[in-house]
Amino acid sequence: MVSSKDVAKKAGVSQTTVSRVLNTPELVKKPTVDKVMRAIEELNYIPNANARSLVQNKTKTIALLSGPIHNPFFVDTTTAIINYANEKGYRVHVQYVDDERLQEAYTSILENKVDGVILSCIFWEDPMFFKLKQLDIPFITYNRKHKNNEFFVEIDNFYAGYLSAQHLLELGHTAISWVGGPQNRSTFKERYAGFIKALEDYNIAKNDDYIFTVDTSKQSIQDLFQHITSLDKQPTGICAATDSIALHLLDCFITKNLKVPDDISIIGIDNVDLSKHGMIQLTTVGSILEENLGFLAIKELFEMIENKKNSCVRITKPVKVFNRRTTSAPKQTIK
Amino acid sequence: MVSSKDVAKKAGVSQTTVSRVLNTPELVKKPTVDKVMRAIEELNYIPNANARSLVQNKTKTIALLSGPIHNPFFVDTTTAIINYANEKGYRVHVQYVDDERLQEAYTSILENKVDGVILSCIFWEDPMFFKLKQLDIPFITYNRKHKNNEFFVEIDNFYAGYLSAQHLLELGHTAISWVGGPQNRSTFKERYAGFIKALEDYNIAKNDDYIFTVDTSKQSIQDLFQHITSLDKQPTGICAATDSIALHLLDCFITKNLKVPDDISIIGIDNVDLSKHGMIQLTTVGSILEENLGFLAIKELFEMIENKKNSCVRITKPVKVFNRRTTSAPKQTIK
DNA sequence: AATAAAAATGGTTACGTATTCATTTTGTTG
DNA sequence: CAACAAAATGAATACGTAACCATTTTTATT
Repeated sequence: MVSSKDVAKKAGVSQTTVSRVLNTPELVKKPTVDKVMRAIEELNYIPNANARSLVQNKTKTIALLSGPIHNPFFVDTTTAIINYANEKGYRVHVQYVDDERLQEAYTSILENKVDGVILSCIFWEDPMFFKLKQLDIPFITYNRKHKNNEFFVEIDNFYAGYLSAQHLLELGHTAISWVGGPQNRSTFKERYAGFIKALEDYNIAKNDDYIFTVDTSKQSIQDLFQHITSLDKQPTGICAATDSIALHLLDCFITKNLKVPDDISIIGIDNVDLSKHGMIQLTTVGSILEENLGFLAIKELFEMIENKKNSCVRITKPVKVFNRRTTSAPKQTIK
Repeated sequence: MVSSKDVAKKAGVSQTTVSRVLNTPELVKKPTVDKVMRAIEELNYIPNANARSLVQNKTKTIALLSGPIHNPFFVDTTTAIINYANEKGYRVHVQYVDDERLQEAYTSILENKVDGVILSCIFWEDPMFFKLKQLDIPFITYNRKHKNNEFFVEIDNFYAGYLSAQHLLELGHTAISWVGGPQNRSTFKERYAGFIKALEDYNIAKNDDYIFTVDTSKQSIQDLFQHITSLDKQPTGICAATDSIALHLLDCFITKNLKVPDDISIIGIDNVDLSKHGMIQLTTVGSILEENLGFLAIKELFEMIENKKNSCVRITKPVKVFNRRTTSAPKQTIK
């Protein structure tokens, strides 16, 4: 590998000067710059970012631990995050984490000495939260948050769950199902709590036969679909904890020639881009503002990285219902 | 920052021994291992991957330069690629490249001394191809290929374009539009050529008023939609060069209350996962096999990285039509 | 022309690790 | 218990860069 020393020798200058030509050329005389640049060209020299990181103790890299992009929410956020970071001249280590490989992902970001971490995969109780804090690594969570209630950007999950249920309740549904995910994630936990609160406010008894938990995989949602359609008394409406779940369910119902919303109403949460598609038109709950959570989060992260801002970030965005075409009043005749 | 030297001091051993405990513990006596591990715990020591990379001259990192994931094709491939690499113990630098930032992305991967590169963003004539070859960095392109016809995994783009046109021709369409992208990408170039060949074979005169090029952005597709619907004599069918384009067009038509396929037929190419969704059911052309291109490519890349395989990879997958619900015979009465 | 100030360049070192080679310790065998 | 092999450990070095401090060269000022 050709190093800056090789360039120095070729150009007849010191390695220090080569370094200066690349980093602070204004401190080097024009002819010297030219000489060095010529040597760089001839030798096809490429600086080694690892070596630079070692001495500078910064990597110009951030780590993104995202949920899987078969969930369109993470498609929207990933794009926003990477583009913003790249504009700032940073590279992004992306990992789409599932639960099994979470620990490896955590280890990897610690060993690679990234300048900042942005993650959506944090659990309600997650030791990594304290690790990052202790090591003084700038970080922020988006979508989910840690129970410590610090360094996060989220939507108002409780109210989103509430609005989701309320929407169906106001349409006249009483047999309403909840399809959520594991409660060790703040999103599922709080959205569910909001859903339950709405039922209470409307004096609808909570029916445990209608409360479901999936692991958010396509398979588990298909299994659930089988179960729901085999029930004696089926729900007339489904509150899905995420658009991703809602979209999968939608696919199941439609594929089995059931009509949405005629046979069943479905409402999601997140208002992902895909839900707006003319062929989909998913009714959902999402942030009032256009900017997605990933974008808000990465901006905050860079505040912390570049401006050493350390006032704690706690952002919760208000939400509203986006009324589209997958919900309606229930059929009069309930089987 | 706490280093292995600090651990060594604390444990009362040499730095060499600390290194051995972490990398080849079988060469170290049990009590020594324990001593060192205890020191590591107490000091919260985390190895520095950059320093390791520097001395070992490998980074356990690959770079993925992907097309943007607002194109669902790259959602499917990105997931496959990252998961496979992570399983192999590699990290992935992901960049979703647009044309402006391509050069920065290239620079970044060269300076960071990644162990391999997988990219979909290469141009038909792209100097980076030779740069990577010259530097002896293992690399592979998927989706697109370079004109040198080496190190790629693709679908049979020419035949895909051909089948796409043939599908509409066989349905009886004669006023068929092509919506493609810039010709400096092998995919657009060859799919278009196939499309043209089909027209010839069916003795349909090529009509330049029906041949369109977009930059694949949502905006440019909306603009094109405006143009198409304002034509005196509108096409009855559209061959979109990618599913991504097809899906955007679909959105435009549906949103304006036009019926697909009753008012217009649309066929894509790529057979992305989303096209199978019950609410979408996009007719498209895609690989006969289930495995996506990203997965095939990353497997090949690891062959090159780990087994020093250097026989040149040239993979072209056969394609077929996936006949779904966005195409039909044209209406009898053509405006 | 003398002097001071500023600009340009170079020598040396540190970053944190793995590796190479040398040395010490332990274990084995007769 | 000697002799030797094997196992365990350590000292020194290299990786490629930026930064610090020292030195030389140039420019400006009188």
